Amino acid sequence: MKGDPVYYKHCKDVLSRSPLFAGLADAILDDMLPLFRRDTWRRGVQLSPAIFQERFFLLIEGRLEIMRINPQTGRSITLFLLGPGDGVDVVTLLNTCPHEVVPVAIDDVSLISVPIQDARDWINRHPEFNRNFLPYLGEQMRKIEDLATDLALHDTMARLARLILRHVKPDHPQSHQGNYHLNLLHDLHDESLARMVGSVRQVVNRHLQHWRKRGILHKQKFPTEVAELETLQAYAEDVTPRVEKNSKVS
Amino acid sequence: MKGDPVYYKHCKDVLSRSPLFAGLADAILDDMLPLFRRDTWRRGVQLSPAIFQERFFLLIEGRLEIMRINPQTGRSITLFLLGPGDGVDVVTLLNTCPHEVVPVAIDDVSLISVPIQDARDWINRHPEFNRNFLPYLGEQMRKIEDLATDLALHDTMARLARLILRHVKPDHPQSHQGNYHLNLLHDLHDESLARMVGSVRQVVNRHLQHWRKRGILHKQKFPTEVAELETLQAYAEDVTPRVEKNSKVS
DNA sequence: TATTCGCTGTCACCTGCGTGACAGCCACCG
DNA sequence: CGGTGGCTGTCACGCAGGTGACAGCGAATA
Repeated sequence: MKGDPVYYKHCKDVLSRSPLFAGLADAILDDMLPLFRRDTWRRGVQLSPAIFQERFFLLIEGRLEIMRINPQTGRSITLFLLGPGDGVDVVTLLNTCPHEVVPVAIDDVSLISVPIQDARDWINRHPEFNRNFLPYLGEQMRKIEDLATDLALHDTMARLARLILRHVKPDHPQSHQGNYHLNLLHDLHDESLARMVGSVRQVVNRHLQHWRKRGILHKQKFPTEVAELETLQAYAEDVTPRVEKNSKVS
Repeated sequence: MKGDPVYYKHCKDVLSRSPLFAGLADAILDDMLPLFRRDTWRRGVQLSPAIFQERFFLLIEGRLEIMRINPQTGRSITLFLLGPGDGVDVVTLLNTCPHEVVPVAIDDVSLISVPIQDARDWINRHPEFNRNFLPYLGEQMRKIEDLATDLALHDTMARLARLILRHVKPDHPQSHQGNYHLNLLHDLHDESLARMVGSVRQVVNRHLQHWRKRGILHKQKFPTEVAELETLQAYAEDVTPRVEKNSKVS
């Protein structure tokens, strides 16, 4: 960490634009970063929940899935999809009970970490940090509430539509060719998407196919893009769009 | 509030034993309570989500369900079951976006409330409060994580078993007659239980009946009690207990 | 005492979706 | 180059569980 000024600079860049640290005095990051060490996980690795009892991580590059598994059935669900600037498993900062949650690296990821107690102490020493921390916690909280709600109240198709809609880039709505681009989702394989909506690969694939057939989604080269935002919104509300029958005939 | 010293005393009693305020200096409550006014909601009332944009509530007596509804289908899910001493919809304290969540009074409830901005200001003025607030947030967060996980990974029977197990009184395991008592759940009707596990009345009733037939649950007079804790634990893990066939024959 | 109301206990029906299985495709590697 | 491994695209099957419906019951109301 200290030995690599380029990476240090990079971390500061990422973090100062992240919701956890944006707008905080530069000095705060300089006070904090030296406590951390650098970590790297290869794409696909799946670590033990125990790790979060020992260290707290900040994600710098790549994406991370925070997952739960039912050992009896082997099924799993993704609670959070994290990107650069996110804190990993912030819940463990709040109280000390163990947390049965496994991190899975979607890409090669790079992170920085501290012993968890050091992180807690640092937060206590820096009450200004709460100005960012509390809203961030609220954000996370709403995300799982939404997940739980979706699982209970919507069928798989609506859940998938809602997942996609939540990830449409809010800022640059029109990317190239008038299509909507998907932030963290665009290149995930069906299996990962399935874990995020609490279903299975085959079902997710069926729905994607359904939408691609009628031009609601495009799959050009790698990324999937959204062509008809409003139609997808209808699916998200459990209403099969009225166009349905027509295009089915054609 | 100020006009009723008995109720004031009662509030202090309840709150000083609640996770949000336990262990804090007495002066803190005396500094805070005068800001609040008293509210009462009759059993069964269902208020609008908008209310949480205006005031923050602390629950003093009775139980409250925090619910979400799918307007298309009419189905609903309970995100939180709150009791005396709980904060109502703490998420709205953390950031300012609206929160689509409706409170339903299970009993006649009494609460106290302040304008939401006053609550936020108060928290900023009292950093000591974070010693209780942050762990409480963590607790709430884990609860919805568990809900989401259960919905995605377990069938209705296991979900119901897990719901019950989470509410078995942890302290006095053996209440009268060697049965385990259920804290907030004991007298809820099937409909409410169904909302808590994301299913419907009929299904919940079928499972309860199933367990009562083989003596795993007792329904004496009003409350339901748990007779065989371990058997229920097996159901919670998606394993049908081996005793099953035997008792089915008898 | 009759009437209504809210809740329980059950059933028969139907469907969403999870399961297993397999063929096709592309990329990477020896 | 051929083989292997990871991912997609599809299908047929089976069942958990959601839906609607109705009878019974105890408590409250009139």
